[in-house]
Amino acid sequence: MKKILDLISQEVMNAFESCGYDSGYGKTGISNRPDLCEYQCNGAMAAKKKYQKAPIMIAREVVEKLQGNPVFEQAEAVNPGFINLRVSGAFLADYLKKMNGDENLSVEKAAQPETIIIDYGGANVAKPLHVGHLRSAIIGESVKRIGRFAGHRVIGDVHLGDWGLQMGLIITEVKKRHPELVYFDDSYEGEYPAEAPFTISELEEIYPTASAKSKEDPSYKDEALEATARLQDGVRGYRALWQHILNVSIADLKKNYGNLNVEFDLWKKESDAQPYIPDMAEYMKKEGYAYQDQGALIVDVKEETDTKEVPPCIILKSDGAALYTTTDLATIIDRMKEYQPDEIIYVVDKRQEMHFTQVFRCARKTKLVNDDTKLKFLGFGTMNGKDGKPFKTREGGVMRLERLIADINEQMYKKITENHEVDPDEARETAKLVALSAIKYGDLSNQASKDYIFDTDKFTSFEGNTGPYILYTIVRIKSILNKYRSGGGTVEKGCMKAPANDSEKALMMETAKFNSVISQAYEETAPHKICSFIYDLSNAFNRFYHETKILSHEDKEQQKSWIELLDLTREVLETSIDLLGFSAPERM
RNA sequence: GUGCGUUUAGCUCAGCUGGAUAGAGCGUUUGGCUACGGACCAAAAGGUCGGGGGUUCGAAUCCUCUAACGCACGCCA
Repeated sequence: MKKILDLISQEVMNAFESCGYDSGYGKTGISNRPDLCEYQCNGAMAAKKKYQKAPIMIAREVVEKLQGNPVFEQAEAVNPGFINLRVSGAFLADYLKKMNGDENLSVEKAAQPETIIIDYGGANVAKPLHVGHLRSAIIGESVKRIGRFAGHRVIGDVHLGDWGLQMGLIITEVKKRHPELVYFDDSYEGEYPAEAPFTISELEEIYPTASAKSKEDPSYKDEALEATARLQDGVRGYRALWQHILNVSIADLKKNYGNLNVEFDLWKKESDAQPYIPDMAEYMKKEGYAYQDQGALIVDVKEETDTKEVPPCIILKSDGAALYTTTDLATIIDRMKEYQPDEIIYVVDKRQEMHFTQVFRCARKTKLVNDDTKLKFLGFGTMNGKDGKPFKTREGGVMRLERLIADINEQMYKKITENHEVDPDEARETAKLVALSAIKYGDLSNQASKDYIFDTDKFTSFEGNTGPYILYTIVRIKSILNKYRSGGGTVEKGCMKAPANDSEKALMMETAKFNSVISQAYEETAPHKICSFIYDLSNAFNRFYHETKILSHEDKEQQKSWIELLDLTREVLETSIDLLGFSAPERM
């Protein structure tokens, strides 16, 4: 259904038009002076030049036309030419009733659904998830849910990194430790064991050890490079070992992402793009896009309008091996073939912007994508600690995601058990939900592209602009509704009445913003807009709640109306947090 | 060096296509507990929107210069 601002604008536009002015001047927005009015139109001032008339005169004429309009309770012209509006309670109540009856809570599904792939920028196998992976998971998940809610077909791809030097390093280290394993016997022709020769925790120790060794010892690094090449060449034993690494890692990653309430539709890997690489390189050469330069195969992606040098894309290194760029391009080929996406969104660290500029340009130039395929770089900033530097453990090491989540769960559990006498099991479950809201809201309430400070104390607080505060508000509403039901009342739709007081009207106006906020969040891939909306909505509710005794009210019709408003508010809040990727408990 | 980004209250951040007196939270100060859940509500103090110039009836927002900080710049991912 239509946005409430569009409905209001339409009335004002009609008034402009019937006064002989261009209707475009009637565009109306939310007032930035709530003490003076609810909605405002500034078109009269903009129209001044065109009509050579004092804005206040124009505003007065328009306001004259609006008198008696059932949408407005008040319309007035104010110097130098503002048109100040208040909507009628009946109009508002009517809008909310329709919204409550709408299956999608007033949000219109896209008329032409698009296929959108979200690339989460590649956690590496065999390395534990750390805080650096948190943002792409959280932001990507939310963008995915918002896209789906807006009616699109959104496919999330974890896009694991399993094809670089890190695999060679691990294989080399395993070989050093267990040279007797059959994987290293080139003459072996039998089946390889089904059981992996390492556990996830061993694997997580092997990689950093190998990485450190290769930095100190050039011959070790050479071995690792060779192992990488052998793996990519398809040596059986190496492939078998690689498969074990994958299996062990993926099981662990699924568990960790699951704890974050993050799911992927595709578990594709860099190696899945490997089969496309030889043909791609051949194609680029044949079509004249790619040429040899200093031994490497490159494609120029400079453009005349560039204000700075954009280096060429390296398709193949001088030793013939593939790079990050190569697999990203080959992955695009795979995706175009398998899913024909209208858009691919890369949710990755913003420091990779140059890399993606090159990849996007190269993909367009070499026609790997259609002219109208959108390639979007959604770069996010660094998650910093309270000191403003990249987030670390107290000891200064890299913070593992698992530990971060466990710490915050524990903190929440303490808070909950301190405040209430609760069943420990229930408290554990509740703590998980609240902790997740703290982490996700803390991240998403900031603009994705900016660095932000991960302040555990702030995020886990139940006061202020936090996830737990939002959950608390929802739980509070649920509690009232439950009490109403257990007193014999039924929550019904279609009984909403015009607001009885200012705080109720404010709550209604806030609720009515929902569809506009969602479409804006979708268009701008900006989950933080949903955060600020539900924060405002929670505040509006709490104020109303504080001033209005609902369950003890004698007028049952009025009570029904309020209950419906509460239920709608709850519905809007719960739908919104679902789009952010977390949910509310029944009690907390 | 070149390019990109950031700079708004003591701290952490909003600010929609330019609009009236630039908004929140935390912290500070003050008031409200017979609780439909006080994990709340109400109020006060606190800002030359990094600085200069320009466009405009009107600028945190657009243009330009400049400063500080961060980041990225061919065979890592």
